[in-house]
Amino acid sequence: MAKTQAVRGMNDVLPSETPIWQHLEECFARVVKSFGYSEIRFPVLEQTQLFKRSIGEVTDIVEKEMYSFEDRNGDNLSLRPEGTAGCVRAADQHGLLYNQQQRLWYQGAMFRHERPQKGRYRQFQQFGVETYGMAGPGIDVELMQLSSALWQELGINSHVRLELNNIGDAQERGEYTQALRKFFIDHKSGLDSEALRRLETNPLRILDSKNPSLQSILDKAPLLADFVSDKSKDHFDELLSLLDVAEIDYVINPKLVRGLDYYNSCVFEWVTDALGAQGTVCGGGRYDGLVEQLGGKSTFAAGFAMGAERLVLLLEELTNLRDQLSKRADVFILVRDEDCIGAAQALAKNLRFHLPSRSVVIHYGGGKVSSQLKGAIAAGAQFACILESEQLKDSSSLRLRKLDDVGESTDCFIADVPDKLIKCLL
RNA sequence: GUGACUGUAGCUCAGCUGGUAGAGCCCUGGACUGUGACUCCGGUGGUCGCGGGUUCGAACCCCGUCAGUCACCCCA
Repeated sequence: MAKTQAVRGMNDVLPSETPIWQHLEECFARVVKSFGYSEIRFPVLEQTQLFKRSIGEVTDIVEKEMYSFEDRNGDNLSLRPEGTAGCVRAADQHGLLYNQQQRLWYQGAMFRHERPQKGRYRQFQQFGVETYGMAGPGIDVELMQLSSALWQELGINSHVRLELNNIGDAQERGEYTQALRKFFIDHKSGLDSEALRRLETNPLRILDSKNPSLQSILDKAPLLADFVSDKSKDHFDELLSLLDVAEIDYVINPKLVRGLDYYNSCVFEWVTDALGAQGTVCGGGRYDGLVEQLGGKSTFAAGFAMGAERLVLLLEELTNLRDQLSKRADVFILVRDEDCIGAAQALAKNLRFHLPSRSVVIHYGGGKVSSQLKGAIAAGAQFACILESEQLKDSSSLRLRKLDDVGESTDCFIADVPDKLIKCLL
């Protein structure tokens, strides 16, 4: 019988990769704490209706990417395809949004049934940040500063760039979409099949076309900027000047349109060229209408989410963190004779007590001392304690070997080992 | 969801026009001294992704299926 394998698009994170994940999680937690954000946790499963109402009925995500099913009660549930909807639901349900400001963060698995590719999986981890109750562009910029601080912390700031756009509110975008549709219908003869398809589904996307023969038409198309209200424009202009003060570089990308309906005003993405087609590492923006749309009180809101897998890929590609973090042991205890195991365990206990931040590993399973030494070096240990039955009985001592290029070794009373190692390792 | 390419030992890969499998690394034993990185010799390990078909005979050809990669699409 064939071995069972992981479900398509779900991937395992192996021990060689988990240190990078832990590093990423620690950095994120540190940055978010330094900005005064609080963690919120909410379920992986929600009513399907929640996602339909927030993300939008006709978006790709709800139309063809959700893991939806009926549970035993006949309720239609879905695995969350993103975090914002669940966060709003949880925060509003518990009164966190009533006449107050909130700065929240979360971390967790999201699910989308897409064709898997590197940097795009059906289960993927997101780190997200959501803020509520703040109207001005200051909070938008804070989100960008926060993400920027994380890139700094991770050492990838020179490999990502900030792109942003002002997409107006839902009504303005609706008017623009209508005008755009009308424009393209008038120029239907010049469109290719892909553009004709998008004319029905999402006319905004025609602007993205890479077909050079469409360029002359596209150049004449109406501009979103002309449909955006003055209020929205002022917000955006103010935001740009704050970004300048904050010394964060950005590119305005007029084609940047996010795939979720709830966004309005300023949206942004951090993108990289190092990951091929999956270049978006972080995306977000304002969604002032969503809380009310989901039955709450009208509340200003802005947030972003970043894809952990993509960040891990970036870190693996651009840094040598993997090697730096690969150490599994500081002290390795080798046993030449099986009857030394009790003494080895007693020594390990003592060392762990005296060196609580260090890792102490005992070799089990016998084998030559030379191959045990190899294992100790492979684990990154700096010291090996070699226990030998005879020496142990005769003098309560062991051989302490330094695992550097020189490899000098000395005899040492067991009772003195902690002191010696404390001197070297603390 | 569409298209292209790939799938052989734990890992990286050979395997010519079909004749039932190989290398390097890793692991392990020995030369070697009871204690590491070099050298040499030996050993473990594969129903060639899975299922059909063609053939006297399939890792190789055909069909299906699963998975991965890349692009489209979409997004984190």
